[in-house]
Amino acid sequence: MKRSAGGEIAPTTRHYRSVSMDSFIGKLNFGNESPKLPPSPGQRTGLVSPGNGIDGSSSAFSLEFGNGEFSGPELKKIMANEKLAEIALSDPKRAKRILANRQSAARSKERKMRYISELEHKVQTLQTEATTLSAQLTLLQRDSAGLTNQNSELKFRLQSMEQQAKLRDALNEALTAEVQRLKLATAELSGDSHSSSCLIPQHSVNPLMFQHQHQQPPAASQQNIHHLQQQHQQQQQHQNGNANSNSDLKQ
DNA sequence: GGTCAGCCAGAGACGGAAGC
DNA sequence: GCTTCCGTCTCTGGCTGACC
Repeated sequence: MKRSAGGEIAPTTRHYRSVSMDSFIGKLNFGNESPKLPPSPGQRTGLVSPGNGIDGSSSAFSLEFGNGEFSGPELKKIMANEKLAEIALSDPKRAKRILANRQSAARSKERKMRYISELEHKVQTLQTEATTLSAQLTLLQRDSAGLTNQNSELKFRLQSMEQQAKLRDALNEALTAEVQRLKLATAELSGDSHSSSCLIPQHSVNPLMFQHQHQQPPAASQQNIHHLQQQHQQQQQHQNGNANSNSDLKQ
């Protein structure tokens, strides 16, 4: 134990509840230079030295009680408690320490209460903030879901348009090839037999084969073109349908 | 049973005295 | 000047009796 020098003696009985100060010392006149001490079995002398209060809160005088010196407020407290008065007479230093400790305990407890109240206030603030943030999160999540839907729809439309463009290119290519072929055929029909036989010698060798070669591919290419045109129309119709449904959705 | 007030013990901070 | 020792003060947790 660190405070062995203090030499505190544990009291035989503890926890004396304070008597009402007003009822006990209310009749005492502290302006009087010779205040009367409370009736106590071990009471000895009380020496007053005015104008020497330590905290000087309520009265500006001090009193030598046994070996120690007490301020007015301290004296009030001592006189309010018979046991403390006894201690003050027998061991003034201990009485002084008890009083100081009592005050310190009160301060400590007050600080603790303030701290607790501060924490409670913080909890309330944080709870309010959490509620606000939760509401914001809900709104943002809703916005995010809407944008995701919109994004996938746009991607789908882009894909469809790309496919349509490919079909258009293929159709274009096929039509160009067909035009070319028709031009050649027209030239053959309107031109002289020499030039045509010279242009396509293998055809004259085998007319059946020629016929077969020149009639089958045009039919196939026309079918192909027809097919491409149908696909293209279907795509367009499909896209128009989507666009309409989108505009319907937006409306 | 909960709250309040008081006491005690332990720990840390601080200042003064003594020794080097 | 620095270190160590000692006494004092203050804070704080735990405990307890009184009171409502």
